[in-house]
Amino acid sequence: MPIRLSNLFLRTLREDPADADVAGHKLLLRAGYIRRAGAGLYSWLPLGLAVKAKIEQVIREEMAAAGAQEVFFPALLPREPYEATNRWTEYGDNLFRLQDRKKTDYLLAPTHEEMFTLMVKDLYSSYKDLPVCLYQIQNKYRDEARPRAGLLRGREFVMKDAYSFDATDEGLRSSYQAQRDAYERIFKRLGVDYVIVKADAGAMGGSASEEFLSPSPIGEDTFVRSAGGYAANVEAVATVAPAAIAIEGQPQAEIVHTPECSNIKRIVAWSNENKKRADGEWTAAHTLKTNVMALTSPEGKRELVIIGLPGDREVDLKRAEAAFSPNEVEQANEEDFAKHPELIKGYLGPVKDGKAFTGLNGSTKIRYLLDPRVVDGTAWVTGANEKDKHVFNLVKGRDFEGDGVIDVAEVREGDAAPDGSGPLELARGIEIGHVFQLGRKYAEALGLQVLDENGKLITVTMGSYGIGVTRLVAVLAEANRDDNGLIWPAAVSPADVYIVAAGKDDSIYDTAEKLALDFEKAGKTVILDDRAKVSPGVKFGDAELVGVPKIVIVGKGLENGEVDLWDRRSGERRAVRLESAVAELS
RNA sequence: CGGGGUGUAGCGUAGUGGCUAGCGCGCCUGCUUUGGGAGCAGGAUAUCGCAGGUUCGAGUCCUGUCACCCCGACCA
Repeated sequence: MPIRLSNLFLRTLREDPADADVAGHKLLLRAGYIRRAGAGLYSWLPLGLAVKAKIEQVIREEMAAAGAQEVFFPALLPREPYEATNRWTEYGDNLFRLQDRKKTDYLLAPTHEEMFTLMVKDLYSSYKDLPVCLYQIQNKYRDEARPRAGLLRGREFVMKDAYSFDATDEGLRSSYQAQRDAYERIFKRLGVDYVIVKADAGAMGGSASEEFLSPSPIGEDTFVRSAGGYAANVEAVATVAPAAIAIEGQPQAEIVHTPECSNIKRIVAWSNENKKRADGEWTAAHTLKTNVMALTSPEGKRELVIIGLPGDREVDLKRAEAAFSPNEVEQANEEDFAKHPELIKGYLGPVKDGKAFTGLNGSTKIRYLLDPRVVDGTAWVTGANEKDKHVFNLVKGRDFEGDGVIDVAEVREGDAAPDGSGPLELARGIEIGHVFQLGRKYAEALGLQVLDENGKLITVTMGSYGIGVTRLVAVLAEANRDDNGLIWPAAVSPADVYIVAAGKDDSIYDTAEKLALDFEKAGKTVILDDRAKVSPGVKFGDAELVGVPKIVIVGKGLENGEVDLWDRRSGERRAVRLESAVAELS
């Protein structure tokens, strides 16, 4: 049966809702696909549900083709498994927590690694049972501090999450590849533009991880790509370290009186005036910035760490957050400095009076980590840890060392790609999929072991693979629209054909009805605008707003035995014989 | 969590402390109209976010509170 607009639960809006500002989201509201129920919460109307179902269908087909089996877990989960993996704590405020009448703790699942792991542990105990890959399409809950842009970042959202279980590392790599391939097929079928970028594994733990990003100016993720094909999330970009420089023959470090030079800009200006260089101007890149950061562990323990990086770069907090995960990272505040009077703002550096100042072996005992650009033999201008004093020619490997390398400086347009494939450009994207090789973190925490062929217990290795289903609806709406409404790719359109009965005569409605049935006989799904007392202008406007890509107008052409085929995307209209309409659109 | 903003009918909105809270869209009834958001006539729908307070009188002023939107922080 065709979907008839005369009784479809739908009300299109002429004006943009005042609380929406992303174009695709406004259209989803105006065209009657979804309604806002609360911050980051959406109700689904018939048209929206149809699009969501189409996406889910494509995912199910490709999951089956990749050998994954569908299961379904509760969204409401007990606390215990999440305690075992420490995520009850690590997830922090983003977890929806609740209690039952007996005051027992529960959570609304943000993701399901624990439950899948326990399910496999429950049922399987031999290497012969592996590999196995399970998935579900289910509502997830995250108490986002700030839901954004409609379906793009909600507090309740639908995710397809899959988990693979293998006995060997090699098996994991192959399961991972199978899911990755399935993702490529899914996004191609859905007509979504995407790039695959190297990602940071973050709080999920594990090793290899890639994100599928759909390039879009409203995206929340910044990624980089090079002309040569390198692509990575900014959090995961590895800096190319320059070659070490010979230390022999470099001038001795020299402490200099530098009045009123408490920031990089001033010390650079002062140096250009008072310490001429033979090979050009001083720039911020010649200075070594000493950045004091504060880490807060999930248990609430606060620790300072000092990062040394070239003065022309800032610490990128997202990269720092990823590098120090699961700790939270922020700039050290006044209180931190008050507790450490030896840290003189504006004049910090790794060395004081010729002895290590920063670092676990320095007088401060504060961990000191260096940017990869600070290699042996590089000479720097930096603070001397006394007011109005800087030190010049401080050489890494001779005058100071770090406790390790940390790659958290901002990535810039034009930086070199780590694989040598050229300069990087920055772009924004929306994360629509994420594949992880989790490894044994969850299996170990929850005791998922099987017997191998020698009768010995081995720990299973896992992968986790997510697709944001409801987010895809937002991504598709955003990417497929014009000023008049949505324009769905055929694979996700709420119907294959949209028939407008435009006119007054009963014959028009009878013909439109019959045509709809003919389309259905040919295997097409149909939306039929059979509203008798609605003017043609309204019907055409709604047809454009709703966004089915193929529209048939049954109206005045009928006198000559013709109907109009209207391509929503190109706007082209052409008259064809009524009898050939079905064949034309097959 | 910090900054900015907004709450008046389903949607968009107007509303100097003063009469029965106004308009457009949408909705209902009737007649007319039907290839680009129709016309006429009649009608329904608002505890003005909530709670206090000031006042003879509060949508409007004050205090508190809640919700929502935007920017940032945050966000497998």
